Amino acid sequence: MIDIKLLREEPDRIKRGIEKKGVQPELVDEFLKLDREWREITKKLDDLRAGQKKFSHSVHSGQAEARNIEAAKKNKEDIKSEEVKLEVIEGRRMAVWRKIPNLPLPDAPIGKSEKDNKVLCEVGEKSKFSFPPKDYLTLAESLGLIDVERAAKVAGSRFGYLLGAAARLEFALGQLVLETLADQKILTHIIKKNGLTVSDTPFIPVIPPVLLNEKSMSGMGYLERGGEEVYKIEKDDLYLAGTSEQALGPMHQNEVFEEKDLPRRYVGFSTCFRREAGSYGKDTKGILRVHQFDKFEMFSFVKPETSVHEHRLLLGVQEHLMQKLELPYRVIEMCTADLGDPAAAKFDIETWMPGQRDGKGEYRETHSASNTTDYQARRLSVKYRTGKDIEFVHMLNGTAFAVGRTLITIFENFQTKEGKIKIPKVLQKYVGAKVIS
RNA sequence: GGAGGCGUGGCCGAGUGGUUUAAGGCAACGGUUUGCUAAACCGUCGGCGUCUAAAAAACGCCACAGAGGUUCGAAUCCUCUCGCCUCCGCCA
Repeated sequence: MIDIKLLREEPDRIKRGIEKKGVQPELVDEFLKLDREWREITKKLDDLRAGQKKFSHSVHSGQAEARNIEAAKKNKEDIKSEEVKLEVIEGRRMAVWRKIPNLPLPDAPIGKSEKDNKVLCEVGEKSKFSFPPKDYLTLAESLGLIDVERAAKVAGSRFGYLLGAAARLEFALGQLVLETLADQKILTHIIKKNGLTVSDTPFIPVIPPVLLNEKSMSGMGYLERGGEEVYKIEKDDLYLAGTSEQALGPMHQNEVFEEKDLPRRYVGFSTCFRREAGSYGKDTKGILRVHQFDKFEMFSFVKPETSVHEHRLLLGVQEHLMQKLELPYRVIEMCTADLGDPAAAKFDIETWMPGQRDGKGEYRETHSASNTTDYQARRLSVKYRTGKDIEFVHMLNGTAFAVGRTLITIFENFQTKEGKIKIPKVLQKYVGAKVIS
């Protein structure tokens, strides 16, 4: 949610902001109208209640007369009818309020579609091969690493089995992430390298629930738009997590951090479930786009003034991990149109997949990092004590590894002429092998 | 799944229909005092509205897990829901 003070005092600024995201600015006027009505009724109701209270005190002190009780009863009915009115307006006001997306940060490139996203840098040489590189699925199937056909038999399309070294690699990636994010030396290095001024507080590993209630899901802003993407278990009124972010954010809902406890950083591991409702024709083969995959996800609760640097830290960690794996990638800064409701700024990492497009290769998204500023925090009421005051924290999230897609990039970039796959150096000790053959 | 118990502010904790208008304590923050620290003392310390250019102050309303209900008046009584704890059953 957007700060109501800003909405009331600087509606034009909000309008300009949400317009950049491609959202109708009239939403703000609609809200302000409802807000005025809401305030009017609130005032009326407060006055009625004050009268009732005063009267009941006079009963207690013995000053009331019998006939006045009748008047009080009447007053009570007035209160009730105002309460009903208020409830209606409040519901509408809240619904509109929640629909207003977060404002983009001033630095976010303005754009109309994903075409306007900005490539910030390309890192690492695109892999060169003396032979036509295969796509990951061909490689993986011939090596017995991925089985989508049997998965289709068991669960349907867009599922897969990870087998043998592929399964081992998943745990290897996990080890790499956990060791990296627990290591203050590495964090300090990343902070220095990127010229940041955030603390080197390690990330706390966490395995969150993957079934979430409605409050958590909507608090993170995943139901207003894009609700189609989410699996729901009707019988128990629970949702399947699409990313551990959805479980990590609400973890601290209705809580107040002490200032000294910030930043609070987590690295979550969870299975992610997505309906892929709108993507019928897209990426139908293999495991690039599936209903279920595992992901390591960074999540930070920080003081507002540090969130821009925290965002850079998350990106820095992502780049560090990719460089450790020696994978070629590029960093994209998302333009305003491509931010989504909760994000004020967002970076994606796209990794080079040389086997795609019949061996011509292409960059595909493997990571994403968003700064949602106080938008989710306000919805979930996650605050911190500044000393004198209580303020909303800023919340950020970023992929450490989406396992399936990372495996794809490893398979394609590290393939050999013989159709084997070399294991990235940093992972060899965890897998206990240098090559998959 | 069955039986019972519990749910009060950042935390602890009092309160079983009307000076509770949520006591008291801890933590935090500001100040006074002070070689420094500590202690002591004073103040601040949930949300919203009215007023205001804005803030402060003042005033009012709301908030005792949530939603309803009874009453002139509810943290307190009633109903339902949720969560947690204990015991039994089942179970990786």
